[in-house]
Amino acid sequence: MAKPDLPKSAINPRREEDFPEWYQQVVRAGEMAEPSDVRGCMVIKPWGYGVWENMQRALDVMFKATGHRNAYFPLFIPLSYMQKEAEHVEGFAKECAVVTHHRLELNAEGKMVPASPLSEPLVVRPTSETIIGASYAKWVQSYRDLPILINQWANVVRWEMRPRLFLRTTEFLWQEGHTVHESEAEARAETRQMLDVYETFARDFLAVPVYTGEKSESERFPGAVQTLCIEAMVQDRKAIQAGTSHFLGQNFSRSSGIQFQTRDGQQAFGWTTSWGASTRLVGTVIMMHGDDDGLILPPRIAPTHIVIIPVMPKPETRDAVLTAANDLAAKLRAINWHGTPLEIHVDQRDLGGGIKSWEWIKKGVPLRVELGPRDLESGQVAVTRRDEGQKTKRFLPASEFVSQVVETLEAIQQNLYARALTFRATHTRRIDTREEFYDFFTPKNSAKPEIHGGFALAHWNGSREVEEKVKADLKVTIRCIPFDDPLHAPEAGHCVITGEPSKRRVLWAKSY
RNA sequence: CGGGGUGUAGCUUAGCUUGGUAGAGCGCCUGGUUUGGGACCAGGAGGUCGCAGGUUCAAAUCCUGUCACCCCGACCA
Repeated sequence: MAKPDLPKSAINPRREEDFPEWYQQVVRAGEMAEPSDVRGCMVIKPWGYGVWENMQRALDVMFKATGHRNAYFPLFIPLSYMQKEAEHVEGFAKECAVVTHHRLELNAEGKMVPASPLSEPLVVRPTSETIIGASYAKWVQSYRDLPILINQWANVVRWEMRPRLFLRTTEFLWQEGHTVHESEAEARAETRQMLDVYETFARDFLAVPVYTGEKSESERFPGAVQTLCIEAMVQDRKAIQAGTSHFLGQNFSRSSGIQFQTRDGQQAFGWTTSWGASTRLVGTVIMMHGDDDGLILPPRIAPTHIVIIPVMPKPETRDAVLTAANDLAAKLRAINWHGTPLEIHVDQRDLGGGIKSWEWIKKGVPLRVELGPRDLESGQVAVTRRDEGQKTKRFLPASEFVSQVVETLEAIQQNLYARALTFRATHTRRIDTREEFYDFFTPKNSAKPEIHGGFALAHWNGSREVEEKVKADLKVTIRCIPFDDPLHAPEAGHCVITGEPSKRRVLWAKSY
């Protein structure tokens, strides 16, 4: 671009200017996904799907390591199954897609119309507790059949009003674990264990620090006894739920008839759990780490770790540069990182170096390496880290780069996590007065709200009324009641809204 | 589903008030010069102006209806 007013950042608008628009532009510029012709549904493009695949792989390993196996259950759920659990069906009724016919026929006007009504409508699964419960009821006879520890990778449909790429789409991809246990304690332990898996995954792979805790009753999964969650703060300081784990008690086993004979010969209902994480994680990563030049992918989930850009200014050096680039790629691919070979891409396209660089910047590739004729002579490469500023190119000997590349990737991963943790700490506040609470969550410019607020740790009297009032006034909700840990130990105080006694602080925020 | 807004090329849009052959930038294609952080020159392709109807000699422009999308509310991983 020859314009004198050339933007300094690759993404317009910048985050501070208009965060939602920035997000959409990043998704697009990074070729992660695009809206489809089907309202509310998205096309996940190869780069975005590659990120999801890496998330899947990592989570799958963790699920297997905790004794789970994968299976697959039907997309369609008979309406009568959904109705078995009263709270459950009530919670999901408004967002169910319903299949009522099974055949198309030409009508008199030559248009295809649904022809054969189903005897019983089928609901496209918004989640699978009921259909999986029906199978489990058949599989479980004795305590010897327990526990059942199964996960499925699937798509689900929730007919949402407001779609946002990756964050809230009508159809989305996820995994849902469904387990049955002999005892309440075992099921509760499972619920907590899987939440810990999500927390570890978020930290180690996504470089996302999360709050862990329990949902208040009003935010609980429909039909659950207890819902645990991980909540992250993204760069507009809103909270995003990145994973949930539910203790379902015996609610679903009663409604599905999951019964077994106990060790002492009694009939008992199983104790079930379910837990899930979705493609929303992709959106979380984008909003967590991206900057005004686009995506920044944590190395551990980046589809490509390193892109090598051969610089070929002259035809006579072209072959030598290409050969050197591919040799370097081969050396790097021979390196294993966390059990798999490094993913290296040599961008040989006949395009200007700047164009190529910017493309990979916007896609968030952790490391870019430029290799040109001058480097061949000096044995150097030019390396740029995506998590550092625009112009932080370093020249270093190729052999040194190769020998240190693993450390460098680890450093990027750590840096992203540390940065996110600092950001969250900066915008998390313990608040003890109603005035400060309202001030914290009220933008200065109500016409075009600036990025404001964050996480508030404040006391709560435990009532649903207070939650509803705060939500009505400020659009702020309790994201979680943090677990007991050294940082968030129970602490007596007074409800920030009513002044009534409170045993602990809870986490408040605006949320996605 | 309520309230507001917008539909013109792949994207961003001008033109609409005052009807008269649909323009630009970016992107794309071809050739050449280029290539170490968003290059340049020349040529080229691409638009039923969301859709349907109406008014008119004539509609992107005026009228009616309709659909889609966006923003705000109620719901959500």
